[in-house]
Amino acid sequence: MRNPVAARETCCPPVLHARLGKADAEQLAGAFKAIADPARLRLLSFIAAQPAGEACVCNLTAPLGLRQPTVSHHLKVLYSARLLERERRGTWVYYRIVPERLAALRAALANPPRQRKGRAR
Amino acid sequence: MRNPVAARETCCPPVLHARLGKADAEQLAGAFKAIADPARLRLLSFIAAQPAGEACVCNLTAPLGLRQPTVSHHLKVLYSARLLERERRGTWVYYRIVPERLAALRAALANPPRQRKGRAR
DNA sequence: ACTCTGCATCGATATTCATCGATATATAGC
DNA sequence: GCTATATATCGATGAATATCGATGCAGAGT
Repeated sequence: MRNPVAARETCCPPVLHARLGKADAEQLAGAFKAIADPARLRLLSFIAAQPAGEACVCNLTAPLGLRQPTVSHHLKVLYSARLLERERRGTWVYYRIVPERLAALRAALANPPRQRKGRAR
Repeated sequence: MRNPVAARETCCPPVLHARLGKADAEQLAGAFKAIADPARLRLLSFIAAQPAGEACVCNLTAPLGLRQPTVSHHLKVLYSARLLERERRGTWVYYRIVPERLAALRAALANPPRQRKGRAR
């Protein structure tokens, strides 16, 4: 993960390390948009709280207090942002968190490499 | 920062540690909404790239390619989310990043405390 | 007081998006 | 094939938001 190219492939350049280009900024913003919603944050939280670390849609509508199409929509957003992976088993579709992806978003918010104090001017 | 109460005061409960309540989710989502925009990510990036770690509005409009009211609007959003602090010096207003706040958002995306493997059922 | 300059606010507009009911699709069982 | 259930998609609607021009406000200098 300290290989910058690998970091790029996982997600996106860090915000505070260098001036962000327009394209990079849009891609990163898209990733953060995916988690910048209370319903989707709760979805991530509820899935992570499952004993098996996964949940089907039917397990998520009631605790969220949202209708099934709405939950499916949010899951799709998270899935499209690669924050969730899905697996169909029978009639059900199970969603799991992709921890590496969350780690990548975390890394994008890392502090600048050299703290600008003293001679760093 | 390992004091949970202090963590709450800084920002918000971690997403993957326990089921997120509605109010907590909305607050966290609000914080992420602030950085879920390409213009605002670039603002953070550009301010961090300044030698002194601060920038006035006039230094930011040209590189962003946005008009001054738009830049002021985005800065206000970041300031309201406590990601930036401002200081007036003469006619200019300088914005600086609040690193603790970014750290708090990073912490909110931390991995679950105990990995759910084996007996954790 | 007047002017100039930097920044904030206002009002308008176009776009995005969250939510839902209705409907389509897919799988399982008969 | 038919039926039932779980999920996805569609279409509509109302709310949020990004952007801008016009304008207001504050500080500096004359």
